[in-house]
Amino acid sequence: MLIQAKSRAREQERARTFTETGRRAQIVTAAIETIADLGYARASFTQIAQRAGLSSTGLISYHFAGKQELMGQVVTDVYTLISEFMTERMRGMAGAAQALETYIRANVEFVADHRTQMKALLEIFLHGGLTYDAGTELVVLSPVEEILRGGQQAGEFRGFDARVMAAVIQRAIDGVPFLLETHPDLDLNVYADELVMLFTLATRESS
Amino acid sequence: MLIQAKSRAREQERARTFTETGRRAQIVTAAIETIADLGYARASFTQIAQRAGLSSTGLISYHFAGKQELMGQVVTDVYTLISEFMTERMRGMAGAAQALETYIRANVEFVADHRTQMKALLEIFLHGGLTYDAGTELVVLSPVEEILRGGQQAGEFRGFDARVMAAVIQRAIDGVPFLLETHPDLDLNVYADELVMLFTLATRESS
Amino acid sequence: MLIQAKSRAREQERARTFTETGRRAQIVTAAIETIADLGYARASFTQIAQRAGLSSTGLISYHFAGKQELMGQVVTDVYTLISEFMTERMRGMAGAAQALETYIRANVEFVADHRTQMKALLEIFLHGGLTYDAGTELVVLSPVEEILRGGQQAGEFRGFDARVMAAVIQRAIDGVPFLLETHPDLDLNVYADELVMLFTLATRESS
Amino acid sequence: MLIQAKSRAREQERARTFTETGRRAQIVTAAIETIADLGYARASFTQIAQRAGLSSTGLISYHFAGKQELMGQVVTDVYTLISEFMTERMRGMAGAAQALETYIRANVEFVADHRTQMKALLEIFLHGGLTYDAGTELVVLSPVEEILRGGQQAGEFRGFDARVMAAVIQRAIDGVPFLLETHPDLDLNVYADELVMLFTLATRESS
DNA sequence: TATGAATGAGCTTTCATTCAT
DNA sequence: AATGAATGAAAGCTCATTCAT
Repeated sequence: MLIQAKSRAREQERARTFTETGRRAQIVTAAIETIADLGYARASFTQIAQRAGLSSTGLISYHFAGKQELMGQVVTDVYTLISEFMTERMRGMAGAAQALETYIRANVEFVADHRTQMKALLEIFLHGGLTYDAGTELVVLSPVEEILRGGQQAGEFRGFDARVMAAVIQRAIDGVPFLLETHPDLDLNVYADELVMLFTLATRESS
Repeated sequence: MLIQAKSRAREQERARTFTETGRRAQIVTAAIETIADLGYARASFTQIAQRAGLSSTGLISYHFAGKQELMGQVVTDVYTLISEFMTERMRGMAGAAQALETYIRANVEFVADHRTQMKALLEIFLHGGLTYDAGTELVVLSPVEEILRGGQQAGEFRGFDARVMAAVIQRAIDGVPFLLETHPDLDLNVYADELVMLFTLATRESS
Repeated sequence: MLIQAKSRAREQERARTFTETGRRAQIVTAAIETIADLGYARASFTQIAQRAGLSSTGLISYHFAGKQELMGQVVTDVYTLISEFMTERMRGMAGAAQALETYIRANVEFVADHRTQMKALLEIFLHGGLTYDAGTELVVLSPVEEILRGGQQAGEFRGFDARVMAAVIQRAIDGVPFLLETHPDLDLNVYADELVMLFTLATRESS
Repeated sequence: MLIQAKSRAREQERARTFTETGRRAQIVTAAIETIADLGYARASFTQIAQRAGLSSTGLISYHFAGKQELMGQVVTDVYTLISEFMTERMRGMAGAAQALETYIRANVEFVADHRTQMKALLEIFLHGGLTYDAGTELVVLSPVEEILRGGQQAGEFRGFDARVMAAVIQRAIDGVPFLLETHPDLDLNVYADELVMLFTLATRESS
């Protein structure tokens, strides 16, 4: 169940003013940086306000119903970003194998280019600060399973469990930030190449 | 550098009493459950003490130099558990393919049977509360990379990047708790079967 | 090195609000009374907050970066008070003997009239909670040594060790609160007269 | 009023065994060092026990009724030490001027040679942890006033207020540790010489 | 729309003391 | 005579949130 929303933004389904939208975006951005930098636990309103150049933590409470709503907005924003990027890249894909390769390469690229956002997302996801609604999306959003099923129906892919395969692929991609932390020298093109080969071999219908 | 340990247990490299060992174990167990339940951030000494049935948080401070030492002990204990289990299961493995299959099945089984511990471990790992020493192990401990390299040298496996493949395999295994959270009905034997097939296809030398 | 100041008041070299200045003063006053009453060790934030009529110790932490900053402010405030008082009294002194007499009488008067502040100052000074900067002043502030050297150069005073003589004079003055504690009936005019005579005899050039 | 004494040592006016006496002395010594080193506030039973090589703070509680009794014993022990030293040095003094000089020199020497003890004494004295009984001694113990009165009656000294003069002399002596802290190079023979000259001039009957 | 002030609950940690053995 | 274990109060400090202006 959703918590009682008390923020200005949700009082009445009000339309948001231009200023308000800007402030919210500014706060969300600061929140992402703060969480990525200090971790969820130390990302207090004080820290976020400081990074955003706000004079008071009260301003955050003014624009968001609570810490939960702020974190939810962070998740939503990052998801939107990923979605738009991936939608663009996946446009006009024909075959399943090609789609899968494109998906992997694009997603690895995104994760590598948005480490701050991904770190923040992960921190929030793992700290349970999410309402059920927000949490669900994380799982649902992955369209890789659809690609896999499509490939199986088209006879391109073998008869694996699509849910399991999708999970493995997604985790391989989401692991990039961790890999980069321990191996900062890692060439991501190489990494993407390896993944493509790995999952091509793992999914293709053996002749 | 390691932090200064001030707990009764480490004042002087003292030997631990039977009682003390018991209490420490009890506290560590309660800590694991609490972290798994509430997340790292909300796993306060108060919560842990309550769950352990202790009269005061002071007792935790009495037995551990600080929150950091307690968390370190949680990590150590869980690692020991995994190590012993895996060592036992990996005994007498001959071929690389067989070793890999055994590794995957055993590790999935362990993770599935110790979800509480794995959740706690993950929470701690991701909250950066670890000393360097403890953190290192987390990376080092995975012997799957060795298996892979062995298989390549023996000509059993193809010429993939062993580091990347190892990371993907390990993340596929460590993802079990997350999968179980969203799909509690998942049959883990099926999951293990799928992984074995997936990585067999992905690693074998194509004839 | 100065400690990192984290209080609202020092976040960024901010200008202080009227309200904030007032609250800080109120807290400093309460701190002085509490320290004088209970001693440094028992002058906890809880005690100080109670005496100041504050709702929570959090308010002290809100206005001061920590106990150290609060104590430093107490020292600063009392020093300012002394300085202004003494500067006023020492204005237009000509001869060294006259200056010394005036210094002694004025300082005794001040110490007697500000026993609470002096007690607090002493407690803080002796508990080593001072930053180097604040601590230095304590030593530097005594201008009595200058008076003595001036008198020696002018031929008014004999050739004693000015540093030693200054220390003895200052300690004679600072001892007033202790004397008053054991001898509450002590007439401070008499005390000042005695000191003046004592140090006149001790410093004058014997003819 | 004295607090209820619960220590083994006071249960019944019992005679102390040899072992007990030794343990108490050992604890008192450790307490003195600890207080001098860390200050009263940080001189916890834990610290004292550690320095004394005791296995448990309980042992301190076992031998002393409480922290107050321990501190009282510290004061008593140091006082005894001073008394014995000064009594020895003051033996066979004839004239008041000679007695005063001897007193000053001996006391400065003692203070300089027992800085640890003097620091501890001061810390305790200023932290108000003393029962009235113990505190009184601190003031009473100074026999310098007697010397001064004797000198006045004998016509050796002028008609100053003996109480005031005694206080000034005593504070000049007790200030040695502070002086040494800021001026570690200070030659204490010079300091004693200066004091003797100073107070000779200040006390002698002017012809 | 934004700000500074305030609140009170919560945090980890240290402490003197008690007690069974 | 001594020990290790336990206790609970108190400490300084941070937090998200509320509120008057």
